[in-house]
Amino acid sequence: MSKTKGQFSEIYRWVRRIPRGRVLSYGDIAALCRSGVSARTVGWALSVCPDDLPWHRVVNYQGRLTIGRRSLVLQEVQRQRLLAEGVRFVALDQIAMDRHRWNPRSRAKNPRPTARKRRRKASAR
DNA sequence: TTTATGACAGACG
DNA sequence: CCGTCTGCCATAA
Repeated sequence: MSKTKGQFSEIYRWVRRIPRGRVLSYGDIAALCRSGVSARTVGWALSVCPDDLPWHRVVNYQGRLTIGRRSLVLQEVQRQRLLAEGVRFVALDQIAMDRHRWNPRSRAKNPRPTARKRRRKASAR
């Protein structure tokens, strides 16, 4: 096993913690890790991640499925998995980030339906 | 060893 | 508001 795997393990750990129906951005995960990794590194880690990892719960900070840049087929897989978890889309390749972004510090494990949604200028594309 | 390339994010004009 | 550029850092060639 290489040493880099060890660095990725912290990234994987956070990804595994993301509750169903919620997401984190690459930058969020990078900020959570003590290793001082960058958002790009998180992307790299996910590109070689184990299959059992819920990688589909990681999107970019705008909520876009930027994996499409790499493979539109994988992007479709991600979309279907998110839809299956009840994630709401605002565009074909973009979810409602304000609604589904997970706050690890919050004790709540599930999204609260009653939560007031923040008014945000989500510029679609 | 050097160069190029991203599943990103933030700054700039 | 929007397209570009730049910093970031692990891999591949």
